[in-house]
Amino acid sequence: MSTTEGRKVKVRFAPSPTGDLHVGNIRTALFDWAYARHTGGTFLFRIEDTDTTRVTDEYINAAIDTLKWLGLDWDEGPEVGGDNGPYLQSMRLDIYAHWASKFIEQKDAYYCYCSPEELETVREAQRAANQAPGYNGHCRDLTLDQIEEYKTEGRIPVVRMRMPDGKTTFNDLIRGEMEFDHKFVPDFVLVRGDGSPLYTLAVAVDDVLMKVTHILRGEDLLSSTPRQIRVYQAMGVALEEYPIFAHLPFVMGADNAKLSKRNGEVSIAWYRDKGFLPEAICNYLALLGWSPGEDRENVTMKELSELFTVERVNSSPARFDMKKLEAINGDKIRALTIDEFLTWALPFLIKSKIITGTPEEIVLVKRALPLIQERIIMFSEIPAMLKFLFVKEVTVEADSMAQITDLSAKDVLRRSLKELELMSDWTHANIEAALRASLVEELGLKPRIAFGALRIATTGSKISPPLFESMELLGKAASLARISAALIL
RNA sequence: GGCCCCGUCGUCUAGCGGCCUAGGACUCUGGCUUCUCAAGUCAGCUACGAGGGUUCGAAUCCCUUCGGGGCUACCA
Repeated sequence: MSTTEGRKVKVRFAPSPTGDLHVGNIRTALFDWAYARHTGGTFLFRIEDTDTTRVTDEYINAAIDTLKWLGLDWDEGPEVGGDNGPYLQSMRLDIYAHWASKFIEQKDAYYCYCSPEELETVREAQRAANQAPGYNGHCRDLTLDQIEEYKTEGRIPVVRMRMPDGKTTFNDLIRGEMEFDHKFVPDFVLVRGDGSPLYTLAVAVDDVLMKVTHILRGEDLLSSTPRQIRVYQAMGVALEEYPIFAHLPFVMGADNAKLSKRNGEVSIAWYRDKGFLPEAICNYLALLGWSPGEDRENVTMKELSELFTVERVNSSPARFDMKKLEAINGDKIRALTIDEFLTWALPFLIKSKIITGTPEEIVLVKRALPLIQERIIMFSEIPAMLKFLFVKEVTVEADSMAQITDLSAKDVLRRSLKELELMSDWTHANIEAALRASLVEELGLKPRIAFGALRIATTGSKISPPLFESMELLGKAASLARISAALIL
């Protein structure tokens, strides 16, 4: 059918921000972006806000912000502009009105005076009769008299597209040759009673006017494709100019239900707060329905744009797996340089009020970061892990108390204190050597027992970054003070 | 109900007629390493939804069936 030859690729991401962008939206955006970048084409970003009751400015701004944060840069759209704007559908209402009236003139569309109640009655009857519910064509060919009558009754019409008999076929890049019989595609509404356009009208008009060549979107829109194609026809678009469709498989929740915005963890904002890297999110999402092959999984954004092809996109739905995302995030964090890690870590420490951000604090954080880099899977874990370095004194966790108050622990602490007080060169190597000699060799204690007590005394927890390095960072005075304090617990 | 899409380990996937007694990753289990927790490393568990064909040969092609999902709005 239609081809891309000779056409420069233009892909669009056109969400309807009725809430925070969720992982399903972003997976679509990511594939759109990757396809545009891979082909050297244009990535267009458009906001579909025709449903004014559900879309808010706040959500629109959040969507823009999320895309930017993820590194999905667009060539045309909000903030960057372009030759085919505006890119907010609410600013293009006159365009849709123009086309709607043109369709009426051409008899491709007609005014429908049926009330919602009447339509519902028809549908119920159809369902009862085991037929496909849908518009019955009541107003398709009204006489002038009938129209006058409806008008005097005060009825407000909608604009409805006339679906001719026949079939719509198109080649979906992911699903192959598709065919829809119009028997199952009833005449659909283009313009509401209040004059505002519906998705079906706006999306098709914009894709044509904005010269979109490829539409990669969720498979929930698959069955609405014939309606869009019908609008292309009415607009007089040549067959070879039709956008090419590719319907992406769903991203499902773990419970096998479709991911919804109601669950907190589907919102990208949530992942951002938790401390996931944008690149980890994109890498993981890329693997949902696509794979680079050759047993490869770890890809950067650049590699994704180089490797991505629609041919390698699956047609079957994928379940979202948090564990896998976490594993990838952990890998990406471990691959960070210390300076990069520091840049990401600082806001989390400041936000949780562990530090205020003084130069001294930052120096200490930077020294501590290598100790925890391989111990976290997300940045939000950092404050709890480094807190002991920035507090005056530690509070021993309840479940660790028993281990530090028993007699052998006291003995360990006393000996350690004595040993460490003499130390002049406070390095982790010296600390370790001295304590091993005294506690492990002389006392014959198992290392995990001996160092366990010290760990609790100095960090307040059974679990901490490596002990001797931690003590070095804490400093001699503070370390000794904490051990002394633990002695009198 | 009607129309449509989908079906390989628990999960994401590789596979596109012989390379498959099905490979990788995550998870899980066990070992090693080890000052805790991690990380690292080694090993293990576990899959072609089912039934018919086609073929010398099928996870790969065809049919049926079962299962999951979407659409069926003056939502997108």
